[in-house]
Amino acid sequence: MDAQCAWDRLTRRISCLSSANGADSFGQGKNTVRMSHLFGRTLRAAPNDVEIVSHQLMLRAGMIQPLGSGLISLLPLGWRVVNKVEQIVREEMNAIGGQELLMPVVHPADIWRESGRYEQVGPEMARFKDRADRDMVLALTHEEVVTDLARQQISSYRQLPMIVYHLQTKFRDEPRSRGGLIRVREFTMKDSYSFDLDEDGLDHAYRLHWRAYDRIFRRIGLRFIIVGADVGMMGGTASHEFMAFSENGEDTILYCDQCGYAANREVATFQRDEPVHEDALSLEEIETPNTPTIQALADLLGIPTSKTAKAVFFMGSSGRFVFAVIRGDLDVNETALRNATGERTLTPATADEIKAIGAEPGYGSPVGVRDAVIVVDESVRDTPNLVAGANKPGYHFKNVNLGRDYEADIVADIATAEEGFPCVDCGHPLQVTRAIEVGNIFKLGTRYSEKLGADYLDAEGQAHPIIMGSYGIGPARSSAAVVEQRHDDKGIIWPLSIAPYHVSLIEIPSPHDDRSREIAERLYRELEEVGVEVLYDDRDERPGVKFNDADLIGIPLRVAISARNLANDQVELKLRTAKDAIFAPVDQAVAEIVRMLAEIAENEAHEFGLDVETDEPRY
RNA sequence: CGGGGAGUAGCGCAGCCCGGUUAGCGCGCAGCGUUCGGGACGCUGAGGUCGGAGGUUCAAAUCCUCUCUCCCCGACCA
Repeated sequence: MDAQCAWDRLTRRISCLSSANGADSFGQGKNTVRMSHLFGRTLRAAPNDVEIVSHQLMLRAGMIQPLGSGLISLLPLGWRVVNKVEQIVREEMNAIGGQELLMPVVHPADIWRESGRYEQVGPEMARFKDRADRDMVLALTHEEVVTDLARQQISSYRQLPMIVYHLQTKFRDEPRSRGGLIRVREFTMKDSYSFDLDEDGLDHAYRLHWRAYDRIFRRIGLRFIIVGADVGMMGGTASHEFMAFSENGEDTILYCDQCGYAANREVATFQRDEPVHEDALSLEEIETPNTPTIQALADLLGIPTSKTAKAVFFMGSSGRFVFAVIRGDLDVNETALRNATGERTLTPATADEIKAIGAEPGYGSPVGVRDAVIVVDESVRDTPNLVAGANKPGYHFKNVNLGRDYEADIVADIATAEEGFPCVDCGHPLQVTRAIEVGNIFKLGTRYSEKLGADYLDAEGQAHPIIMGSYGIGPARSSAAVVEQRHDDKGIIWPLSIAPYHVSLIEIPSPHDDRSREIAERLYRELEEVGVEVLYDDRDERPGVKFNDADLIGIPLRVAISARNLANDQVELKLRTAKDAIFAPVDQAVAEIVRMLAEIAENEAHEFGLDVETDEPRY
């Protein structure tokens, strides 16, 4: 073993013995594989009931295999993709000073009791007892454990700031998993945590993550948008989500292409109408048969829906009845309502519950109800003389006015933003799109450090809770999002950066002529030597089968060796994205392949915007 | 949890309504032969507790009851 080889082994680059260790008899090279021995077969058709494109294609390409609902095995091809995403994540996390570690998946319940989430979190957390009858849980996330680590490891302001991260399994018993890798119950997440002295430090760590995430998602070829988001069960003061555009996404995003405003629909706001100035008219009960809906009411009276008030009823998790009132042309945003009331969850009230507070389904208004938290949207505050229910079937009140006819417990912005509504920042009409959440960043503050007692001592010897942030990425989900965005009718179109292999080497067999096989074998070894990742289709299949599989799997560069081209001493090279192939002399094939790969990488860097500065975080 | 759909060979499906030979078809798989640049062809063959349990019946993939699982929509969800 020469010095270079020894150094390579030390730096874990390669095993210097690989060609002699018999791996090839299993079809596996250093960074290559023979399709004849590839674990995972391609399917001509996906199961009928699989509907999401990424799910179909990854199934057909032999990248994944389902085990149960929301439980999916990654086969070698799929795992290589996800692993590459994870490596990119590692690189970018290390680049912002993140230190990788690993925390357990199984946690003692006590640590979750300390944060208060053992009781707070519902059935999505898997709970069990160990043999000593101790309560245990499977990790939904790792704030508790990392905070426990911090209280042991961090004691002085001199140690801060710090960022740690890991790639670890999470289990969330989702009420409903769906869509292949997009929504599963068990998955690996990269989660990182920042520890800082103060808000400024947290802000810095937050911005670092913002930029790192921006780079990560660009590098894997995603088209995405960064949006303001709800802090949800995490608690904390700010949150953004990285959303990959996809019709199959589960989130709805509103954005402004004029000024760049973007937000998850849950928290999106818009420019509210100017208050209407009008003298309050006297309250009047009118008969309005068969008008349980706002539309029916407006039609009957010949008025716009914006002159009506809509009542929406919920039961809060605290047991309070939440009575939301909004102008008839708008809809209540449940997340906003939840945040306004401080309720953890809201569920639609039943007819009995509605009647119990003195209201009437279909004809409800806050006038005369009792034992309810009245939440009034700004639109209702700012619009006098609305038509609202009379709390008896078939009757409404005209000229209902806040403050005169009823009082509000809370006045807030609880309206849902819709496509076309004026942007809150610039007034331009908002656009709407569906998206997949591939990453999120949270400013946690002291939510966990206070509960668990993770303090540091400042220069004066005073103890302060550590200021924390929490940041997640789902590598497998991100891979599926890439497939959603990059495919055609033939299959997946991976970017080179995360393709399972760089090159699909196809040998086209000829009867009575072993030359194509010989050349292909030689090229295979030479490419392996220079470090090109090759998926070598050495199967005894017809050309069409091989071409179709290569397209389906989505390898960026296809190299075909056939008697036909060898007659001219040529091999055929074709980009997955190109319509036509080009040809190169056999003896220059390796050099040409390497050159083309470099060119693909360069084009991708340009296409993905890696050669331009990342936008400044704006929030 | 609510609504809908589906479990029959590795994959895709038919058969079930109207019970009755040895449960079929295509793809895939194994062997042989012919083919050989965009999912070839012939012959031979292997492969199935018809998701599970119970019931009705002389007889159940098929009818009844219960149950499990998966998929889709909704509720839910960092």
